[in-house]
Amino acid sequence: MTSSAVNTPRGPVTRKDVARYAGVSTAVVSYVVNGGPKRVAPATEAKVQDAIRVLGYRPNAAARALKLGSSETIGLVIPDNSNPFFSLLSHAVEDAAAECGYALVLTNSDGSVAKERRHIRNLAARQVDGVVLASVLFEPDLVELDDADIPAVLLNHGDAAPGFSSVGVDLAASARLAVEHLIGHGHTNIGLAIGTNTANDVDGRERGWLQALSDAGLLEGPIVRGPFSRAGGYAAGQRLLSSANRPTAIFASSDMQAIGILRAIHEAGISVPGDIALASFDGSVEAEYSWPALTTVEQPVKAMAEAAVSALVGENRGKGAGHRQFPTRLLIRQSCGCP
Amino acid sequence: MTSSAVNTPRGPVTRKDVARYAGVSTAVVSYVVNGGPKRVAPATEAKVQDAIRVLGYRPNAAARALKLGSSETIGLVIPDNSNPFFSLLSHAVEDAAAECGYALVLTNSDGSVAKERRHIRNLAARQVDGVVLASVLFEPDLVELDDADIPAVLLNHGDAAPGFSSVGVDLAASARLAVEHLIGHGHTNIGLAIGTNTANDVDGRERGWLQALSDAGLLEGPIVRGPFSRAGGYAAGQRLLSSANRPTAIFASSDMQAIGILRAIHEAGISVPGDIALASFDGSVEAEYSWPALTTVEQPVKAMAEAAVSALVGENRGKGAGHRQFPTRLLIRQSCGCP
DNA sequence: TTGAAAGCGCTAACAG
DNA sequence: CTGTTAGCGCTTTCAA
Repeated sequence: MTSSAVNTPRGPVTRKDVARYAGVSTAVVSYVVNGGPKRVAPATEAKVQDAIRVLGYRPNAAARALKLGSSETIGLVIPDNSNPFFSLLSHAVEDAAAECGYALVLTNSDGSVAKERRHIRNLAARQVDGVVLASVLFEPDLVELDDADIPAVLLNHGDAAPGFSSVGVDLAASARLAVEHLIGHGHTNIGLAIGTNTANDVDGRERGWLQALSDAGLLEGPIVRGPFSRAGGYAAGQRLLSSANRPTAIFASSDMQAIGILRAIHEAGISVPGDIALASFDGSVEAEYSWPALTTVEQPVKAMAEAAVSALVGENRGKGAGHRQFPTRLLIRQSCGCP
Repeated sequence: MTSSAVNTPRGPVTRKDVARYAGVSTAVVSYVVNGGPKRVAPATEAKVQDAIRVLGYRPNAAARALKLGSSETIGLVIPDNSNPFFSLLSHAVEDAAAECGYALVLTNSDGSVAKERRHIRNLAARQVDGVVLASVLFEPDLVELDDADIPAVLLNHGDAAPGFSSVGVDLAASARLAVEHLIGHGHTNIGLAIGTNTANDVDGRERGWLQALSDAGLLEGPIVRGPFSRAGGYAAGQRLLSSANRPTAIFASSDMQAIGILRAIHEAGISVPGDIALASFDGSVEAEYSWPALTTVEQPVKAMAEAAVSALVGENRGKGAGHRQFPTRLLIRQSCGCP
């Protein structure tokens, strides 16, 4: 019967148990576990490591959090994790957080301002060390976080907002990328399917579409507004198809909408890109597997997620309430008319 | 200048501050905040509520967790949150957890056993009150959780496993539903695109496919194995199309694979369901917007998520290590040949 | 109905 | 190099 036959105290093994087993003080156990702040003699360290292994000790995170005032956790608030774009974002944020030893608390606001507020409040109470927020608002209310001294960063944000730290892409420039490509295919009547949001100013993608059109001396095409979803796109597609001057090309403000538009177009027996060309926004995998595959503006999700997390937990935690803008690129596939 | 002009002590407001402000003891504050365990005189309660509001007090979750031994948090480990099926699941689990006042810590194993283990270990250290696990294994290693006394439930699980608490659907019966429908359309050569998993026994969906075939006196169609992804389905589709006896119908073990198959079929200029019919599994929204829309077996994601969470946090927390099986239904759309 | 006080497990300053 | 110890903010028993 070896020493490992010690009757493992069912239930929590504490630092004290380890100390007793190793014949040292609890402080030493801390030093070993955390690699500091004091050095420990190799022999002692070995004994402690042994005790930890034998006893199956795992530090109590709650106690640690209480003591340090940090839970090594960050919160994420997104509109809807079942939307492919956001689920990709969540995954990326989780990866980035895990990379730094942080866990991710995920919450969905389902597009509701009230729910978003409730989640933020809840995260603040849970002493998360930071929150990544893909808000439904352009300037969300962050007081709860502010006076708990929890930094926040707005993810998927269109533009700099005073007093906020944010990361996103240049929506207007990105939209122009797509629309200009469509123009390059010879289209002169380019419609827009734009997502509705709670922000009060006009979406950058709408501005970009308009700019590309006017820069090319083109008339403003038909425009339809609706939810950022497949169903929203479907409805938008139907309306665009039956509009008086039916466009020969459409720019959709999200891949989801484009997917819906595609359905509407297929149902109408119209061909893409033959009769109507299509380009969209996000660069989600789903856009690669639609038929035809969607030409879309890719957002650098991974890079943005990493930037967001590092704004929260790096040495520059909470610093620089600026806006970090990431470059996008046009993923050219078939829906635009390219071979 | 009203009483709210008190200089809000920047930084954490503690229970003590509230007590002092309200002129009561800290215990009373607790009673008020938690609605017990003692009753408080209405007048006192009002004073305390007031102090809480004025001071902007929010209980420190870490301290509470330390004291109570519960973090009011549950952990979720899934293979990949960017897979639509799992992202829907995550959302549902988050909803169910939030419903009970629990927060959700999300982690992705990315199909790696090592990563799954690491996440489980980490969640255990964080004193989560339970973990929902969509494992890559049929019988994952849960010792870390066991000896931290943390209940776990296997989600999206195919079958009862001794000693585990699990919830899922009857994969074989569900697959039969789809395959029989295909047979009803007159198909006699029905292929299978099945996802590979780390479990060592054969996937229920494969058994169901086989059963349906043999029950109908049909020969076993071609079978292709690959990842549960769009890309995996695409490759599977290509192989199925070029197989010696090309099937006239295919059953795919997930919507993602079916989407990939659809691409392969389209690229080959073959028509669905005209030349090849298709049915799949999961019932994700994406399957509703493919072209043609996919006939698919719907999994009751919401119900399963709720069952999983309530097995963890209800009064029957950790009890009954049984398997709860949920009914599926066939969502009939166009890919199978129905009008 | 209210208050005092003992810890929950951990970290780190301080003392040896 | 190692040990002692004072709390972190909270809950809850026990006493008033």
